[in-house]
Order: sequence, then C-alpha cells, then structure tokens
Amino acid sequence: MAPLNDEQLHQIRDERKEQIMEAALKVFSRRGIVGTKMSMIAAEAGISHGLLYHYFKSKDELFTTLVQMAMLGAQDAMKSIYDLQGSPLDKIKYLTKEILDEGGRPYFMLIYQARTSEGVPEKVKELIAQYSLKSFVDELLPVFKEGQQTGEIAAGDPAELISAYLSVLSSLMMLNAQDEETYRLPSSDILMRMVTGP
Amino acid sequence: MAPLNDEQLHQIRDERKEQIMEAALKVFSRRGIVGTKMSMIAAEAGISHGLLYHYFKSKDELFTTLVQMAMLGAQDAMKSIYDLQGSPLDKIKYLTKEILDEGGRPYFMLIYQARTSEGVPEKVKELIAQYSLKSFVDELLPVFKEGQQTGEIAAGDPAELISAYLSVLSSLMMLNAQDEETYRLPSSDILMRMVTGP
Amino acid sequence: MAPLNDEQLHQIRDERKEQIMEAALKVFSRRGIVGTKMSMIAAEAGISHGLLYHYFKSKDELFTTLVQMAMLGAQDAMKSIYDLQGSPLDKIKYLTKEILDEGGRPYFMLIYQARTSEGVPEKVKELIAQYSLKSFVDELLPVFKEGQQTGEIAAGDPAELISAYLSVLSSLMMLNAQDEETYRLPSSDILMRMVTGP
Amino acid sequence: MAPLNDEQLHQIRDERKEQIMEAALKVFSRRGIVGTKMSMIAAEAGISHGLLYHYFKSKDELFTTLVQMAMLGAQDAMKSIYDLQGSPLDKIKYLTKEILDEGGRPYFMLIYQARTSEGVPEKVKELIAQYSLKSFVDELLPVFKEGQQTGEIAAGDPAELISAYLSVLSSLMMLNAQDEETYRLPSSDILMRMVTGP
DNA sequence: CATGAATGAGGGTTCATTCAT
DNA sequence: GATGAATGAACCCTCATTCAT
Repeated sequence: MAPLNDEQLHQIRDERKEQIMEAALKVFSRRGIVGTKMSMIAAEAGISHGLLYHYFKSKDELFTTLVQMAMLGAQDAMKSIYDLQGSPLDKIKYLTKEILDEGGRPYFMLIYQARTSEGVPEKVKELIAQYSLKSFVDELLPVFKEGQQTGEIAAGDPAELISAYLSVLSSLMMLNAQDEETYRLPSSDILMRMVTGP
Repeated sequence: MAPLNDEQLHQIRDERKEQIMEAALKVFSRRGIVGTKMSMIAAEAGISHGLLYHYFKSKDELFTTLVQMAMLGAQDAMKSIYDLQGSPLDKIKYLTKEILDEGGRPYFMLIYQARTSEGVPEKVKELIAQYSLKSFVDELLPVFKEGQQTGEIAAGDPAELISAYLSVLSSLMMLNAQDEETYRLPSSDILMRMVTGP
Repeated sequence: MAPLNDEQLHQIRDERKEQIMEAALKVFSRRGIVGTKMSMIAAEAGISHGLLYHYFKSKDELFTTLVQMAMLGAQDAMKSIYDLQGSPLDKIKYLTKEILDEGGRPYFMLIYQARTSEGVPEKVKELIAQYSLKSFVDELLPVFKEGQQTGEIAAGDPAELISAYLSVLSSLMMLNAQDEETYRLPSSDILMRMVTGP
Repeated sequence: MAPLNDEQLHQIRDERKEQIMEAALKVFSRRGIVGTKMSMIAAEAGISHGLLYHYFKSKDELFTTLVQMAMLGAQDAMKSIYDLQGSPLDKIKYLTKEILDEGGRPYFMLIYQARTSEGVPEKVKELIAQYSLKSFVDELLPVFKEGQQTGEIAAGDPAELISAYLSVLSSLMMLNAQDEETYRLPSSDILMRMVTGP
C-alpha cells in the first residue's frame, strides 16, 4: 500500500507532524495503545516528548488520528484494485500482497490493534463501528462476485467469503510482525486456497 | 470457636485461588498483561485487590501461572484429538471447534497475548520458547500426515500447513473475542478449505 | 539485669501475653518500630498474627507497653546497685556489665530505639520525656559522688560524667547487637577509663 | 524562545540533584531507609515526589548514592587530620569535633543508619563491607601509635582503642541528633579520657 | 481463644501532561 | 518551535488491622 495519497497528505501540513505520525504508527502498530509510551514515540521520532504536545493534544488524539488515517488508507487500498488490469483473482492476489507487504502492514496492524484492544478512546470505537468489516466487504464484493462468475473464486456467499478472507489476512499480520522466527507467514498459496476453493 | 481445620482452610484457599485465576484469565486474555490492572481482576473476582496478594505474589506470577496452565491445556487439547474416532479431517474440525469455542478460547487468547505482548515476565518468555509453535506442530503432525495419505488433507509440507492453520486460528480468536457483532467467525468450511485444498 | 521483677510481672497475668511481649521485645529492640512487622512478632512468638490483637490493640500499643516496661526495668536496674556490697566503682562496673549483658540488653536497646527513632507513638515520646536521662542521672548521682570522694571516680561535674557514661553505654549496645564481627565491644577497661579518669 | 542551552540545563540538574541529596541526607540520616518516605524527601526538598525519579532511579539508588558519598567523606575526614599541625591528641580532638559537629554529623549518621538498619540495598551492604570499621581503624592507626609513643595516648592494643573510640563516637551522634535538650554530648574531655587513659 | 482470610490505607514508582525558559 | 524540568494521577504492592469461623 502506498503510504498515503495526496488527499490524506494535505491534512499534514507540517513535516514535523508527519514525522511524529510515522514514528507513532510504527510503535502503536506493534505495541498497541497501552503498551506504547509517549517517550517511545518521541524517541522513535528523534524529538523531545514535550514537542509531541505541540502537534497532538494527547496520546489518545494521536492514536485516534492514526486510526482514522489508517481506515481511510485501507479503504483506498481496497478501491485501488479496481484500477488494475487482470483477472479478479489477480486483483485479490495483489491486494493480499499489498496488505502483507512491509509498507502497508503498519496501517492494517494499527487497525487490528484498535479492534482487538480494550481501553481505546471512545472516538476510536466509533471509527471502528463506522468502518466496520462490512464496509470493506462491500468494497470487495464486486470483484469477488466477478471471480465467482468466471469460476476463479469459490462459490458460496461472497460476503462470508470476503469476511473470512479479511479476518484471516489481518490476523496474520500481527503474528508475522512479532516474531519472525517462530511464526511463518502461511504461504500465499495456502491462503489463496481459502478463496479459490476446490 | 475452634479455628477452621486444615481441610476447610485448604478448600477455601483452593476455591479462592480458582476464583481468582478464572477472573484473571478473563481479563488478561482480553486486555493483555499491560492493559490489565490488578484492580480489574479483583473486581472481576469480587474481592479486594489486597486479597490477590494472599494467593499470588505478584501480577507477573499470576500471569505466568495462567500461561503455564494454558500451555498445558493447549497441549492437552492437541493430544485429545487422538482419542477421537473418525477421519483425520474430523479430528481437525473438532480441534478447530474446540479452540474457537467459548470455553477454550480464553486459554488460547492468553497464549496469544503472551506471545504478542511486550512486557511479559521472563518466565513467560521461557515458556513460550519451550512450548513454541513447533511443539504444537509436532503434536499435530501425525494426524495431518495421515490425512494427506488418505487425500483428505492438501498435499505439501505438512509442517507449513499446520503452522498456517494454527496461526490463522489463534489470531482469529482475538478478532472474534472483542466484537461479536462486527466480525463473524469465518465459517468452518471456508477455514477448512485452507487445509483440505482443491 | 534480671528479666523482670515481680511487680512488673504481676501485670502480665497471661502467659500468652508474656510470650508475645518477649517476642516483640526481641524484634523491636533490633529492628525498631518501623522496621518491625507484626508478622515478625507473631512468627517469633510462634502464634498467628491475628492473635496479637487479642492481647494488644495495636502495634503502637504493644511498642508503648514494652517501652514503659523497659523504662521501669532500667530504673530498677539503677536502683539495684544500692543493694550491692562493694566500692562505688564495683557497683558501677556491675551496672555496666548488667546493661551490656545478653539478658538486660534488649530492654536498653528498646529504650535506645525509642529515643533515636522518629515516628514513635506520642505516648512513647511522653515516656521518654518523663524518664529522661536526667532521672537516670539522678538515680546514680549518690554512688558517683561517693566514688569521687573516695577518689575512685574522676573529679568534675558528676551529672555530666554520668550523662556521658550512660550515653556511651547505651549507644554501644546498638552497635554490638547488630554486627558481632565488625564491631567489637570496647573492652570494659577502656570504657571504665572514662569514669575513673587519670 | 530558544530552549535552555546545555550548560544551563546541566546547572539546573546539578543544583536540583544536590538539593535532593541534601534533603535526602537530612531525612535518611534521622529516620533510616525504612522510616523515610520518598514524600518526606520531596517535601524537605520542596519539590514533587515525581521529580525525585527524574534524578534518581529509586529510593534505594538515592540511599546508596548518599552512603557512598558519606563513606568517601568519612574517609576524607580521617585522612585530613594528617594535614594538620599539632600533636596526635590534637588531631584526634579535631576529628572528634569534626564528627560531632553540626556539619559532618549527617554523613556519619547516615553511615550508622546504613550499618544498623535492616532492609538496606545489597549495594550498601557491599559498601559497608568494603569500608568496614577496619578500614577506618587502619586510617587512624599511625596517629594513635604515634600518640602512644609520645605517651599522650593510652597504651594497649591501638586497634582496639580506635575501634572503641569510633564506636562510641558514632553511636553518640544518634542519641544527640534527636533530642538536643535531653541528651547532651558528653564533654570532649570525658570522651578523650577514653583515649588518653590515666 | 485461635486462625488466617479479607480489607484498605498508604508507600514506591511510572508516565501522560504542563509549562518555564 | 523546542526542550526537558516539573507535576500528580494512577498503578503495583505491603502490611496493620478486622472478622468470620
């Protein structure tokens, strides 16, 4: 996933702000909101912790901002597959790679963190409700349906299939991010088998 | 009145200890060790926070005890499938259900938390190393191999297949645990397709 | 110093109470009031900590009671030298030995603790004020004066001399009690030299 | 405005650190490590308790730092007498005065506390072992021996004499520190008599 | 009487947040 | 803007004290 598109970037006028957000994303996505200390973010960004508060009112606000951005980014990633050439399955493979890739992963990890952690700000809960799994499912519905028609994609309720696909995909990132040695990313083939079916 | 006799005291201790562990499992498994406050566990158990320390020396010890128990329980769950009748696939389906079930889930969630959280006690890290994914993979190897011979299970490196299967399974719990409404557990069929292959 | 005379004993009707006080004296005298936990006293007495509260309302009360008893005991020890035969210097040597002896030491140590610790109960402060050094000095004044007349004891203000003698004596117990190896009790001869003078 | 430059910050840090150490010395020396609460030190220093932890990692570290400094200071005090003019006895008198003086007393009291308290950090125990009474005795040995040759100092084992002298001296501080009115410091003359002998 | 389970005030420590410089 | 000193709420844990049995 490309880091951010122009529309998202325009709301980051400040280079410093971007620098902070990048650092915060890195730390939050790995450690979650509770496990992250503001000092960690400051250290990662190479600035003093005091400066964080010139750009973000609070830890919660910073986290919330990032989640919001990640949500938009994720949606964009979904949409972007429609700009591609190729068969539906090609598009899904592309998306899979995109999500699991080094670049896009932090955003999806952050979303995962937001979803699976208690103690996130109220605003984040609202965002999660708003950008529910359903909204992503809806985004992918056309391509999956098309794939089912061509026979590339397994038959059955496509919404359920997408839901399963996304759940598994996002879950995998977390495992992969933590402990490269113990867990291996299931080979794409195995993952795709869920989708393509027998 | 004469003080309680040993047996009675023992019983109280055991009951309380179990009560605390149950409460702690519930909270730890959802919120992780950092996100869990001793007061939460106390509240969940319906006792004062001070009493926790009559039964467990520290938060770390409590967490470690639970992880240890969960590890053993998980291993037992793996082993138990060999007592079942039925085809290899039946056994795997049973295990899947077992892990995702309301009952066993907290234990697997706790293991997940232990694996993916920063700030866990050293002892827990050792436990994780000891009961690595590999040990679980080894446990399931026979049944998967058998399934591959009968053709029920997809061909390919069985260790990789099991690893993928377990990774996905355990991470799904986390998503599922939080938010029953938004996420639905992928239907077993779809999940099984990872394993069965075309 | 004999542990306790009859008069003091009569107020300990209960064997248990005596047992507790003995244990408490042992611990308090070494560790002071802040460094002593009720559980330590209970363990030393071989009873449960709950039982302490059947005999003493609080830690403070227990400490205060002991200080009171020690004060009386100390005064008795002073008085007792007048029952002895021998020269003034003999009497003082006897008192010195008595105070530094295994038996009487805890009482004097407790007084020392009470005197040198902050955070003792108000009542103890009153006791210290009441049984000030002056009261002990007064007690010994006759024998020191007599010694000065016979030339056994150094000349000079006898009150000052006694004050110095007692201060040094009580201080020494503490050092001796802690760390047998590092500190050695100054030989009586050296100590006596303070008193006898050139 | 530009942030403080390095030198300014360094100065603030140093000043604060000194301010805290001064306050801590005052409280620790009187109340010992167990009887001292971090809030007392903070109050004495006129700062918030949180700030203490910007300058010292823990209560133990603060205590240890002070003990270390006190040990060095004590050794320096011992050594300094060799820079003085005068007879051996003059030097010892000077040292006596130095130790009992308002200024140096807290350091010696702290050492006393470290020596006689339970619950001091392991590092402090090592320091005590390292700077044992013996090391101080060794330091004073030359001047005492010289005094014995000139006849100013009493004959006998000089190590024993010094040990007695130091023990008494250090324990006197404790009594004296608390209660200026009740106890008077034994006049130097009387104290010196221990050393000079008949 | 005797026990130890149970409580909760309070102390050590961390860390989000504020603010003087 | 930028820094890091400073604050204080909140967390883990201890221990004096209470109380059911």
